Amino acid sequence: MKKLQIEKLQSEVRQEQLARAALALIAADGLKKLSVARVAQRVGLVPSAIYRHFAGKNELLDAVLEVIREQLHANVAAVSDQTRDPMERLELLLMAHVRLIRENQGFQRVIFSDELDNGLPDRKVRVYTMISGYLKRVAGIVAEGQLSGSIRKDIDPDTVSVMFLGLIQPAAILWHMSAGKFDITRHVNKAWPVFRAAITAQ
Amino acid sequence: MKKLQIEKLQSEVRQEQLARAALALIAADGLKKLSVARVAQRVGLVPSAIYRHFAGKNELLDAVLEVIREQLHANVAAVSDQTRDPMERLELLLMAHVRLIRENQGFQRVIFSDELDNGLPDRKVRVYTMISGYLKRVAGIVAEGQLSGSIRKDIDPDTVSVMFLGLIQPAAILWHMSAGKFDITRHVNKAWPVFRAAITAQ
DNA sequence: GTATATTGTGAATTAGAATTCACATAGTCT
DNA sequence: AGACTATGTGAATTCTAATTCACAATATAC
Repeated sequence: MKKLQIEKLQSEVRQEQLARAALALIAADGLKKLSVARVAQRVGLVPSAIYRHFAGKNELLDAVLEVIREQLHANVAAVSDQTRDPMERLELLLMAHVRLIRENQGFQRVIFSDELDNGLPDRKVRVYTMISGYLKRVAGIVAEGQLSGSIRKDIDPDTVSVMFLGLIQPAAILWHMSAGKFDITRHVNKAWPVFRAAITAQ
Repeated sequence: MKKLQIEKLQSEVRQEQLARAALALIAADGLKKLSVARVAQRVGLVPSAIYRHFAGKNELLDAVLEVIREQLHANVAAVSDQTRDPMERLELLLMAHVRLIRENQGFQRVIFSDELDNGLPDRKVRVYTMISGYLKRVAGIVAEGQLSGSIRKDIDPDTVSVMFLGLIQPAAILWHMSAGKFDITRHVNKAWPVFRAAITAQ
């Protein structure tokens, strides 16, 4: 008898598809409730099929991280295309970051969850590397601003980059915890001018 | 035959003891790996004994949250005892917060974990309320500073309080992820002067 | 078109962990 | 001391979820 089977896809395509499905599920219900079975179901596969494309749940999560990394990277690139002015780049990046978070709670949930912690230090290190990479780009923008004279030269760009993250991060968490009640956009709009003034060269 | 049994303790004492044991385990290995069995073992009890003191794991986690809330509360109170100057209070609180985090990674791990998420919105709301309460106290200090003229009056105290949290929060996460490699104290020491200048009335 | 490799299926296995329960022991009250 | 209640024990139960495996269907290479 001929069994009806879902279309076969090449592993690379499936991997991407599965990673995005996983991220969507995480956004909706959190990492804790993410099961291999649910990811499979979401793309119309049977649980065991996952193992044709990933060695296990860990590798699937690695792929999810990769998706996030790419997205952050793309944000920086897009912003750099829009303007050459460092301060404007920071502002645009901030807004882009907020948008990213609002559109995809999954990011926060993935990055700050212990669920990722395997026991192996690998995973945590990977996330750290990913965030560090993002911060390094931000620090790069800051350094440009210092060179061009628009940003105070007496502050460490790395410090500024972490503070920059601090404009969004706690707000994102409050937003998430309050189920949308805390207005993250409003906060960022009010906090940015204060931050900008603090780093602007006089 | 007479079985050797651990000393019996009143439920209230045990509850506190168990909550602290749980927090210690979370700090060490993360919320994901926290099992009722391990908590019991840590205080020399058998797993099922937990249920004499808590209705279930959820209630145990509630008790852990309570411990954290009390600690944050105590921090604000201690700082307010040390000085009456608002700006000094903020600085002391910042340092106290850093110390708290350094001494107890568990705090971060508990608060930002999806593990807490039951499905019931209860838990998330509770954590949100807890953090909001902390932020309200910070905002209160800021408002005092505005009254006494040391802090700019054109910034919303609530915004400042979230930014204040932003001085520590991302740093704490980086510190945690980097297994101590990222120097949170150094960051805060460099970021604080920038932040202080940003909110100081001129 | 046929052989071969790749991808999908369904059932079974395994493991970890929460929870329950009948029984045992220790405090406490009189 | 006797009785009652609170706390601790150990075994059994149940559930969830990851993972494995033999087999089936599909795609790809020749």
